[in-house]
Amino acid sequence: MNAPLSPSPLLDISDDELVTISVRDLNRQLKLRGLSRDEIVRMKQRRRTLKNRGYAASCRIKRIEQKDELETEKTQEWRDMEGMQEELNQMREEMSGIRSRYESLKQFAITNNIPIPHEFEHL
Amino acid sequence: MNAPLSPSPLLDISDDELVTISVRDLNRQLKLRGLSRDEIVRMKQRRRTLKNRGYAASCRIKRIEQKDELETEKTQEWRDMEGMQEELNQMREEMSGIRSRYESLKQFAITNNIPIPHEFEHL
DNA sequence: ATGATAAGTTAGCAG
DNA sequence: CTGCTAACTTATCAT
Repeated sequence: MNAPLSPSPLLDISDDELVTISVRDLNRQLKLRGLSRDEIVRMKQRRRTLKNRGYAASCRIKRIEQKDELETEKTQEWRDMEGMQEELNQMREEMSGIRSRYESLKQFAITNNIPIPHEFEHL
Repeated sequence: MNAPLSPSPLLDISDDELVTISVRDLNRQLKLRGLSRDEIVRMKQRRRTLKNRGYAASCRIKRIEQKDELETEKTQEWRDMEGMQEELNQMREEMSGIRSRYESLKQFAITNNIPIPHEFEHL
């Protein structure tokens, strides 16, 4: 007549084991050792709680990742904008350079009394 | 000899009142009616829990607002980038227009055998 | 049953 | 003590 090794068999299963074991195996074990209806319910509930703990953790992690993602995108967009701004400034300079050359060329014509077609006169 | 209106006086205070009342007033009330040490501790704890419930709510709201803020900023930056992109495209067109006019003007000179200073020759 | 998420509770840090 | 926040628990909803 073996006395049970623990007062309430299976109550000493670790959280990690309990949350990992399959439902099928858990039921097998519960039936195998004679647990009362009440003990079974409590064990199932413990398992559910442990599962929920994991879900909550995933949920938190997900939230943090999404926030990081947003911040990263924001930073990237900020960089992109800086690049564009620079490009715009460069182009503005280039533009004013070309304009002044064009004007100089026209001025050269005027100074030297060289008639040019009208379509070249404005800008 | 008035029997107390409730078995444990002050245990019927509403959550809203308890969380609103000042510590000073709460202590006054606790002392005024003769609550046991244990009842006082439990009442204080209930107050703390109610406060915490509020803090938790604020915390969640804050988190959501910050996320919304990030998303709004991202959207705004996206709009700004679109504007800049458009500006860049416009400028590119304008640039190519001016370049071609400049080239035409030079071509006109060449066609008509008008000598122009060298500095106008390359773009 | 499983997974996700909002709301509430608890633990612990900071002021 | 007050306020905040991470982790945990509980209640619900969807699959």
